[in-house]
Amino acid sequence: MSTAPKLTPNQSEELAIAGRDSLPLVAIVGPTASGKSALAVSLARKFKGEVLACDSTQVYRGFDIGTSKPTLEERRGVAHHLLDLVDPDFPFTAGEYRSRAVAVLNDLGHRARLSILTVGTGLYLRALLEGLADAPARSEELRARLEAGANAHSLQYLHRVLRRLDPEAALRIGSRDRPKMIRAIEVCLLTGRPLSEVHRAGRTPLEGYQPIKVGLQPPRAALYDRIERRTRTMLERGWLDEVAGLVRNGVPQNSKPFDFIGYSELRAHLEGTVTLAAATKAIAQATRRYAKRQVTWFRKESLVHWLPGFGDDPAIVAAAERLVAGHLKTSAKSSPAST
RNA sequence: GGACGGGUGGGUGAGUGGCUAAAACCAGCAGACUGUAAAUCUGCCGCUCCUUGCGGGCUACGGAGGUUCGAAUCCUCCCCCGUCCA
Repeated sequence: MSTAPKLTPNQSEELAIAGRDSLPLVAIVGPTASGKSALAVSLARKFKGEVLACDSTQVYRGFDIGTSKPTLEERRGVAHHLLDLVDPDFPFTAGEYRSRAVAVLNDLGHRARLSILTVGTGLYLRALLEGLADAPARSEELRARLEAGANAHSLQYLHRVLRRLDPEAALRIGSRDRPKMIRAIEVCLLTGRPLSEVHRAGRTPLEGYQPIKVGLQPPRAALYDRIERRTRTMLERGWLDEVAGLVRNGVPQNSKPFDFIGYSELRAHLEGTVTLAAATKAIAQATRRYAKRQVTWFRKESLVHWLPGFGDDPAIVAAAERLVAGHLKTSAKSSPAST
């Protein structure tokens, strides 16, 4: 399964990153708890890299333990980017991520540092690498009106509207899929063109980077076991206090990160609706399902070098290092421009 | 010991004679997803056979027996659980 390329260690470390026409970019994909952060730090230390989070939840300030944001100790001196970008009430999006990530990528490129992404959110990676369609960002006012319409009538109302604006998209999007219907209608109204047409116009992929995708694929049972244990560890580290503190500090109850896995469950517990044991169980369960969705998504990702284990497993780290080293070497050769 | 109430598929729980392999929800499995994506949505979900069809067979509503053309649904006995009275 894992056929890592052979390469003598060490020779890879001093490979120059600056001065190429195409910069390498390591993307570590895998389900939660598969050890992406640990592997990223290992690779960063080995190859003079820095870590970029590619995770829709870790961009929120104050939501640390529950989103598995790497702690200072876990970062082991490696610089981390794209964490703590916004306050909890800010509606962060894939488009926003892309522009912020591109800026960081370019900065690291100039400083000849290897960019290493820890990818939990597949959509964000796709938005970054392949780009998004040339569609307008979300419009809160328009959405408010659409929501009102949906509430006044029914979800079927939204689907009828969509069918009129873009029959093709209406066929593709389920008549109960509220968020996707709203986005589709939003784009249609804002651009004056059907979403399907906007999509057909293509995307703007990231230029100047050559992604090296490394996938972590631990056995399902082992992953679920680790999720179970990690959930408990997070609680031991004071997750509940974190939630209580957020509530105390007046973070709006309806802000998005409160819907993330665990935060709603722990809030319910703080309100006395459920026992901590029940909440813990529910959290592990939700996390398992999330992991499954990630696996499903990443399976379709192209050109991933899959490694059959956890990112903190020395054997996996070694395999990943060989892989990255191999890519750095070959791309250095094929790249004529090096000072 | 007595009086009620109850035992339904992995869980909760509808269902009181045929339209019921048995609602709904949860869990589980699989999948989709181009700007809220840790979100959202979809399919499957007793076993089995094939010419994969609103197909066939088998098993199933605590247990055993009975009534009936037909029972998760009615009757009898037994077992178990809960509440109350002793």
